[in-house]
Amino acid sequence: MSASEHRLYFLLQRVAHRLKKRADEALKESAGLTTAQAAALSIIAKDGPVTQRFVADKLSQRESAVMTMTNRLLAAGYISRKRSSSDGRAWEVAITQKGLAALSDIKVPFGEINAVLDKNIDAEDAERLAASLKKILSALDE
Amino acid sequence: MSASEHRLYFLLQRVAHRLKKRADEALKESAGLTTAQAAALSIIAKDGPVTQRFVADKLSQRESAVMTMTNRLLAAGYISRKRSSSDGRAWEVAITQKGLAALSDIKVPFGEINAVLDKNIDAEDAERLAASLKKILSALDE
DNA sequence: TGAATAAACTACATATGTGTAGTATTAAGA
DNA sequence: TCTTAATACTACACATATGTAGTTTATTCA
Repeated sequence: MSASEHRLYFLLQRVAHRLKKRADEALKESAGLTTAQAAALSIIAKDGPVTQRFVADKLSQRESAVMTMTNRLLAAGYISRKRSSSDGRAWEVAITQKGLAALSDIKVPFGEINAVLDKNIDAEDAERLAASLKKILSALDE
Repeated sequence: MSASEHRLYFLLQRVAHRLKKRADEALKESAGLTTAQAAALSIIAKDGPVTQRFVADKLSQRESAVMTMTNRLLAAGYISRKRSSSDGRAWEVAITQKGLAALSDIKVPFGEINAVLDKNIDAEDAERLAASLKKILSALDE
């Protein structure tokens, strides 16, 4: 019923919040990245030189949010930025060696998060959980 | 394995982010509350006059975050605040009539979120999802 | 082609959170 | 009882997001 879904929504938000907090805590010690920066940087690393618009779409965020983030990543030396040759409006952001190193550094601390998840949900439940989440995600795309 | 849980973490964050965005959008039109304000207000409504510390614990947030929030809720007239008679350091925050009305107003727009969840995961999967999330949550409490 | 529209980014106000440092009050122990 | 430690809150600096408005460049179509 309604109340149950209500609770499911808040439950999901709470878990997301707690996990993010734990992950940020783990990252702060080992790497020079926050989880938000890691998310953006991962996309830039994976999909090569991309526009800020592309990153915004992948993260379901506004361009203004991505601009703030890329400015920070740029200042930290994790990415480079140059004007797109094909589109004078757009930037092309790409990961740097330092960015790659930072991304590599998050693997170990993220292991702590993995351990928490691994220990508490078995592979089959993890699959089901992921499937449910993906369904919700695609429903939100419409 | 590691990569899978890595993805599960980011998947969960994405779903939480998207759902929050949708919920805030729905709330903005009908009620005068954001989802964050609704979460805090719900706790204050449910557990009667409570300290800010209590709210912070329930939300797994810092006192400073709760202070900012209660200041806003207070300014909007959704809560009242007075010094605790038993503890001179603490405030006691309580919901007002206006706050109760606002909480009541979120029920309808939240129905939209419920509909999205209902349509995409059946009752059994919802139970399993909730169970997995609760397991993760209690694991994070240690 | 030229005007209207769309797209990519920038700038700014605001909400919401962390984290650290400081203040006032309470509680605890020698 | 008196010092010390803990607790509840406040104040700030900063990260991260939304949302709106404005600028520049591309695209579309009459």
